[in-house]
Amino acid sequence: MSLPEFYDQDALIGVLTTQPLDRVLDYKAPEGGCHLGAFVEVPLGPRKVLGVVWGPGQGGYDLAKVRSVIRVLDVAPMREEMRAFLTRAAEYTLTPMPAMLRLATRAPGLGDAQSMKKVYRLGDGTMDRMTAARTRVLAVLEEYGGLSFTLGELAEMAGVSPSVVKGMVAQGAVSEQDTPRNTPYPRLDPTLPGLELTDDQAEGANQLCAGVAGGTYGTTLLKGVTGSGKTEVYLEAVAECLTQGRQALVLLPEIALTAEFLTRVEKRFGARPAEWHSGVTMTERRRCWKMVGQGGAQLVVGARSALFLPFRDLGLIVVDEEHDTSYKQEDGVLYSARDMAVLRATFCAAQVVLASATPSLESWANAQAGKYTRIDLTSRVGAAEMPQMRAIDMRAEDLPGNRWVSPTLQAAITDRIARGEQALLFINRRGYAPVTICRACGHQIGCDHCDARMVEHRFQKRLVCHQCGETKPIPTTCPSCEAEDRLAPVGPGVERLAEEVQALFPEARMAVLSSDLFGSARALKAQIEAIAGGEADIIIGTQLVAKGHNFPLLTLVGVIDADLGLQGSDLRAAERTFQLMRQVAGRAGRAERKGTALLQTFQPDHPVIRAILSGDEEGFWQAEAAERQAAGVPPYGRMAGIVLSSPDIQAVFDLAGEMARRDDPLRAIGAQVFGPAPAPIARIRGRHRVRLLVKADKTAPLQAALARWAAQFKLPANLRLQIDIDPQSFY
DNA sequence: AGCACGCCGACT
DNA sequence: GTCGGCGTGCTC
Repeated sequence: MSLPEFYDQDALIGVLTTQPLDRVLDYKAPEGGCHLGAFVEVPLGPRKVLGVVWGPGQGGYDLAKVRSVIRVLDVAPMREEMRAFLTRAAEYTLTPMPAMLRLATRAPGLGDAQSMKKVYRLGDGTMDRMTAARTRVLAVLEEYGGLSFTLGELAEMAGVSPSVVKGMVAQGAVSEQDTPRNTPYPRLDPTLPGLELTDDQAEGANQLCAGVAGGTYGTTLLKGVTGSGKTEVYLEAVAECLTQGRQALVLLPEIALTAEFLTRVEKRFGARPAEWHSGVTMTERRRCWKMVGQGGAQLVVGARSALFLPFRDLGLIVVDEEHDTSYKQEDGVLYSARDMAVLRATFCAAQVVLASATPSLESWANAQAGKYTRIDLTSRVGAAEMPQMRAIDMRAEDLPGNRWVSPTLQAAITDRIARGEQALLFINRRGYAPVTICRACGHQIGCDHCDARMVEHRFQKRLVCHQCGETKPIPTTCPSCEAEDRLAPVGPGVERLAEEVQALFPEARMAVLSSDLFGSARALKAQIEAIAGGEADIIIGTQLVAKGHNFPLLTLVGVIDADLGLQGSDLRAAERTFQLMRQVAGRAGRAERKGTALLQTFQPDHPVIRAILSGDEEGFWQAEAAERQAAGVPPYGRMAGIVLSSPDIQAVFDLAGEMARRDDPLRAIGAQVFGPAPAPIARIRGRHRVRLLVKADKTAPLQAALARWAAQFKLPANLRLQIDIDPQSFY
């Protein structure tokens, strides 16, 4: 392997900065020169900013104005493959390069000199006299051999005050040393034995390992029903990757899942891996970023942004729950972590494992087309089987208004409680009631800044806007007609369902799991563990419960409103509902007991509901794929969403109209523009939003055409234009 | 992104 | 007469 290109002092070089200037700026190489890819600090106007040496200078800028790089930062230079990845990702998502670089440098204090901390270990001096406290300190140090501790750690473990340790340092019995604060993560041992694998699992694991051992790019869709042990299978691939001496990355869709996963990794490999997500402290983030670059971290477990860490030799990326919609979201940059994982892997000869019980149609289609390998884990571990699924036809149930638990479902719950088993009721709506309406005038309370209705959260005693987070107290008079005490909650939320269930089963122990009811991931984890241990009879939850938590005593899942996701004309509505219902249903009967899933629906004959009940996944996908193919929509066609937003409603509609008319660059590639139409939420935080939709052939050069098209228009001040390639939802 | 420069309304 | 509103433009 050759060293990256070197630029001598004062050579003209191009530096990409994190400032939103859409081009590389020329600088003079610093004293001592610098390598291509070096992280540098450069002067920009009155400020100093972070940048990366991106290549030779362009020239063409007044040489007298070219300034020198201030210094080269003490971090591993950005590798060629990382630069290529960022460039391609920027092209694909139509993101300016500086924004891409910001994603890749999301660690605080990158430029800081290596900070030091004091650590304590066994010294060789002797002490004037022994005390009980001193004996305990020595015992701890001896027990852990050569390991060293911080002052606080050592004092706590020995049960002494820090001054005892300090006293021992003074006499040389304990030695005090400075050590870099960013220390490597403990080594993971891939040779430790994993869990016993079933034949099914072992075969899948072998296939994945063979791919990893090959040392080339490849993507595998690992499809396994809930409870089939997907995690154990891909951990074997991680083990193989570590054995090869390469790094691995496991992406999880939700922070709440990491704690449980880290424990699993620790059991499997004997130590905890590096962790990267928004809940990690600044110091830990910096450590992770630096260690990943130096090879001091073998495995990273994290959120989607971990894809932009400076891995030295990434050999495997696992995207767990790959169908999860939270992989596609705005971190300022709109990207799909699933697609970016595949892209990154192509640049570093890594394997990608997309794991899911209910894959996205995109991944299913890629496997069908032979682009991905597909591994199916068909049997559940132990005696567990997929739950029996039945519809409860709500048209035939005699249910009064403001009640949501049908008599049939109620009877089933009674039955489980009598047997000492657990029941889970799923409702995909946070809060108490989604709508608050005035019985006098029909007014619905909306958010002042968004075109969205405010959701009553009785637990917080406030109305909350789920778009912008704005809250206000629950009023007693109607803001429209000023009638007193005529406001009424309409429709169910998780809190209201809990109220109903408590009334129906006053003796039962009930647990409510909703993301907004927990202050921290730790509190949530504790609650989940308590439930798994049997400390609840009835669990009531939102989307949160669909995601991978394991409740051994659970044998009944009741879906309160299976029709909810089917409304609206969203292209992926059917797919989403299908995935969510199967995920939720998969929570039942994971251990030795047989599970049942009951779906309350007003449309038991809807094709999606029927597909869920029959369990004919391939049939569902084939039908869904055929429909998408006929309509020329993803994954068989390409789409882009364009959202214009501004506080000035006239300005957005004017520009959107003009953009729809002047569509020559798009027509040139055979693409069509739809709209403008008000965006699904026409106003958010006081900004009016208008949406255009562009649809093109699968093979059309969409990004280039969009760029040419958008460049034709001058944006008025305060108007933002956002292009979303492969949007996940559109109405 | 910042931060300057620059052209029009209410103040000592 | 000036202080300051934030609209437009520049940063190697």
